[in-house]
Amino acid sequence: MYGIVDCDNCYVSCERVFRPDLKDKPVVVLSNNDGCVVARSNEAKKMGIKAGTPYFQLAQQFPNDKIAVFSSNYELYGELTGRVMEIIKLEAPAYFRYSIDECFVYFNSQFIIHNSRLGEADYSELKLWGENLHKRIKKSVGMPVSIGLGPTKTLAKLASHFAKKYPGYRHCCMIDTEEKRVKALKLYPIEDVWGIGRRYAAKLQALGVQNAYDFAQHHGDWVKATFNNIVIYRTWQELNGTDAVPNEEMAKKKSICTSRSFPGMISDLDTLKTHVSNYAARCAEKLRAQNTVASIIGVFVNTNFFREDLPQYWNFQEKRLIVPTSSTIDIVKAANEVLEKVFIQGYQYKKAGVIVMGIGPKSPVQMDLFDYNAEQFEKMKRLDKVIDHINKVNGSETVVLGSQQYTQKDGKGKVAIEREQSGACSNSAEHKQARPKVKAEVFANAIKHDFRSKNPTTRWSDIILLK
DNA sequence: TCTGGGGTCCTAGGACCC
DNA sequence: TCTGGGGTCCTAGGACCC
Repeated sequence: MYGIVDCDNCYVSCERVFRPDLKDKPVVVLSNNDGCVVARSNEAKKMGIKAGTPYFQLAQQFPNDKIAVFSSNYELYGELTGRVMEIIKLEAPAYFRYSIDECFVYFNSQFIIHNSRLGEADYSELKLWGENLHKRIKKSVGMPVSIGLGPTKTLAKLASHFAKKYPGYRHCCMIDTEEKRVKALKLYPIEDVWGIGRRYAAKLQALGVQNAYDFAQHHGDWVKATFNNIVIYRTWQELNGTDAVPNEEMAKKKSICTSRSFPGMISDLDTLKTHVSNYAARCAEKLRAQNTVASIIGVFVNTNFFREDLPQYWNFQEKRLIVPTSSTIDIVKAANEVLEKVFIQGYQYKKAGVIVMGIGPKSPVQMDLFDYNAEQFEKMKRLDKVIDHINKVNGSETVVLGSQQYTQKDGKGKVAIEREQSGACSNSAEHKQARPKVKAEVFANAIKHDFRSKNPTTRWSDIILLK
């Protein structure tokens, strides 16, 4: 049996942990730069607010006192969902974190028998396990979760939707009999099935498939012939109760991307370099956090595709490194080199990003035979470690390279800034203040200050080598 | 004026090798 | 006239997920 534990309206629920007064009120959370809606409370959904609605449209449609709007605060969401995962870890025999707000749980028959009163496989005890898990997480983190249980991951996902929809399930729905499976499939629209996206749903509907049951009833050969696609065939198998989606044990990412849209548009290379340096530094941190190194550093830039009146440009290029690295300095340097190649003067850029690929384990690292300075290598490694520690304790971007001089504050959403200025409670500020401040911040600021007037990258490495 | 960010997997076809 | 067969690696594109 599989379980899926899914945080209800995750980002909204995180905000509500610090704002209990917003319970039962319409709440939405916006994307970066307050671009569009990424999370909605049930009340907001009922008002007809769709995911992805641009904020300016929302503001026109609903006055501010009708709906609570938050800029996103990913640090907070990461922290709270991390606590949810810690509890799952304690309660479940095996688990896999599937996304920021979802976690698969695997049960073997031993676990089920061990937890049953009768000393034999008894699924009703599993249902109780789910209900208790919900209570426990709600009580200690304040996060409401829904739990779906089923013989395959796809059926567990399906069950979790029913757990959310009908309070009678007490936040945990289980598909454990053929009768329940058929009933659930018949009630389930095909476009909501896990693994069936917009494209496939449209094709299936054109072929007369309205719900999951219609799809499952088709013959496997028909599915193969119609789609010639192993992924959708697995989904079909799973709906019919056959475990087919491989378990994802590997938690390490195969590529890492950091990208942002800019609040305005950027046309000069230097400003672009500042942003790209930041994204590159973030990628390096992510690499180090999972103990890996990368050998390919890619950079993309694009103009604003919504501005049909302006000339459009998009490009992506990459650089291959001889020695894979997770060093901030190396990756920032490579990213800036690639940026020079993709950048063309005369366009107004709206977005840029850094993607690192060719990811492998940190050691043993293949050394460049001709260009290897062991002493410097060790120094860089120690430096990155210190930076990660400082940034972890003080919030990210306390210490930055000279070339990445913008800070999180500059990029903070308009809504968050307005809220702070008006003196309204801002949980993002509170959250950060709750962290211990260390002297390192002073050190970091001093370094940042020192760089302002000089060539940042060169100066930074000078300092490392002196220390 | 305003339109997110970060991933995965699969497949077909070409380059290249012996 | 007629032009092997088998393998690997890489890339681009298309689909999906949250």
